[in-house]
Amino acid sequence: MRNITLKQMRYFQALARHGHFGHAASACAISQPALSVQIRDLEAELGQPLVERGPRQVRLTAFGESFLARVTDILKQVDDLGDFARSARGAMMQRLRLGIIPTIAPYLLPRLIGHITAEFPGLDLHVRETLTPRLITELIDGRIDAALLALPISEPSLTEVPLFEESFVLVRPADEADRPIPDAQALAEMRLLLLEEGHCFRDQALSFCQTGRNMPRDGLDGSSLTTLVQMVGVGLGVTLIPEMAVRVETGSAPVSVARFAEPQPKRMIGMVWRNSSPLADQFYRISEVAKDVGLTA
Amino acid sequence: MRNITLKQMRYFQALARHGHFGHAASACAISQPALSVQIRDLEAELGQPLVERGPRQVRLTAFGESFLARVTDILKQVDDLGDFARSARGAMMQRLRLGIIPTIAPYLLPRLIGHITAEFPGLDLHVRETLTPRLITELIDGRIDAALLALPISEPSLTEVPLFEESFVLVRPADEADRPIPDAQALAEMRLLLLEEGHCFRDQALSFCQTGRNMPRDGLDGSSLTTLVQMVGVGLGVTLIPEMAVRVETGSAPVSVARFAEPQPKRMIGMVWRNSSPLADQFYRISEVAKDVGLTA
DNA sequence: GTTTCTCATAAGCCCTGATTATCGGAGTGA
DNA sequence: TCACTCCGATAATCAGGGCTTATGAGAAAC
Repeated sequence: MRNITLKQMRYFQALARHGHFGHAASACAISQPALSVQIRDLEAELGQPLVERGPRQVRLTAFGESFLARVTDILKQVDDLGDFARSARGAMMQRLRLGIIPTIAPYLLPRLIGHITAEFPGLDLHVRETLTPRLITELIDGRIDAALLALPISEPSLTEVPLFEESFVLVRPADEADRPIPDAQALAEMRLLLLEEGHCFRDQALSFCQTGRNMPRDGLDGSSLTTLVQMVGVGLGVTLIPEMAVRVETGSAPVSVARFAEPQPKRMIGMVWRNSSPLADQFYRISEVAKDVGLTA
Repeated sequence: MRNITLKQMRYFQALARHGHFGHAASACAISQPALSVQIRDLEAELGQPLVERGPRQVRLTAFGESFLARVTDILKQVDDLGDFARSARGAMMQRLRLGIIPTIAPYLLPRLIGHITAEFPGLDLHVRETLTPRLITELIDGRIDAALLALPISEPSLTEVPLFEESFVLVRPADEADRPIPDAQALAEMRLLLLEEGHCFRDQALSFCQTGRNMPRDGLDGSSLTTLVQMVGVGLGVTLIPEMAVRVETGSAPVSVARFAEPQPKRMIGMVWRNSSPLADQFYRISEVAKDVGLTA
């Protein structure tokens, strides 16, 4: 008692259409006995005849009629699978769940979205903005497909592609614009406002100041670069922000921007995804798009 | 490039459910390589990966997700086919297209319908009332499934089952009730009203009178037994009607009924169907029902 | 009676799809 | 760093399902 097969359904459909075993068989490009046997087996499986074998013609039984209706429906859906796969292959990536860290998202995303959807029309794009550790976890767990963040990640199961380097700039109160640009040493002694724990950008800024990550600091922590810049604007201290944030963040507060001398503090922006992701090719295309957007900022 | 098989769909469904090749394989009661190969072939057929093979778990791709939805739907319908066949097997006959000649239909059908639907609950019963030759044609063409008519038919492709014999009775004007009952010879010389050409009952009546079928007659032809009886009632002649029609037809006209001496004119009522009909068993049951109804008339 | 048409059956062959065995790669723990 | 483990892929092999051709059987047609 084996299961009904698609082959049997197709043969039966042909038989119903032609009303003749021989014709149906040649329509299926098989011999007549092959079709006869399959129909017989199908009827045995169903426990009742599908066709009435008359001497002059083959006619469907009432059961055969209703069975045919169902079979036709099923076969149509099965054939649709092929078309479905074919169309999906064209678009390939249907859904992209992209993670981005908060110190990139507001500055890169607005333009990036336009370019990505131009490159992948019809793409269902989901953006997840959170801190690097969580992005990594979600990436590994398969809850997101790729992420834009600061390299390196050094996670062996993830592929990382560097996109572009980005300098950090010093943000000071506007009335300090004339002062000389501090070096790392001098910066360490200033009142440096930083993002709260967890942001990779905080660590990167701290490492520039050659200050241990866990050293006690008397600075204030902000939850976003916007907050930090506004705090600078009211004279609470100075801060560092990435180059790409300058245009957005420094227009609405009395602050001045100063670039460091070499060696500048910087970070490498990159894209990561699972090594095992079958969408790697598409991710490379997206990384190119993101690189262009980042470089023309 | 062979077609997608149900087997592949089932394996894929199991793989999606378990997220693990080995577990899915044992759930399908096959070995892991067998499942791996089928999934690989399926992906090749579709032109894109269905699952992302990670080191720690197997995850569906976005395409795999939507493919799974379709596959699940199809498999459900396929499995329903089995249930469908099983339930259909219980009822067996779902539709009965029954042909009946006009000289039987009005007298047998009213009670017969009740008995048949009692025997086959839920049966979709269609009745076709027309002359024997057309019934035979429609039967052979498969437009009806069985017929109740007067035997013999002598059509080799049809199975005929005799149900019961039925005598013909003489219908005379009521004021002739006292006259002696004519024999066949005397009847031939009376003004005999008959059904129009094509009714087998006409031929049977004529053969009783030992009159050639094509012999010119000066009698009148009616299109139904009712018409004939009414014509007798107004003195236009005499007629023959089958026993089963007496109760229905003779109440509304001033006529008398007389039974012939042996050998009585009679006809054999029977049921016929195609030799090749798979419903033969059911037809035998129906013929028993019809016989009971006819005999208890 | 003979021929023809059509579906069922039989015998044989091939290929699909199964099996077991093994490999390779990645994570894991001493 | 080096076994050790887990998991999926691959290879070699085997069995059975499904195809083929050949033939049979029954009914219709001439």
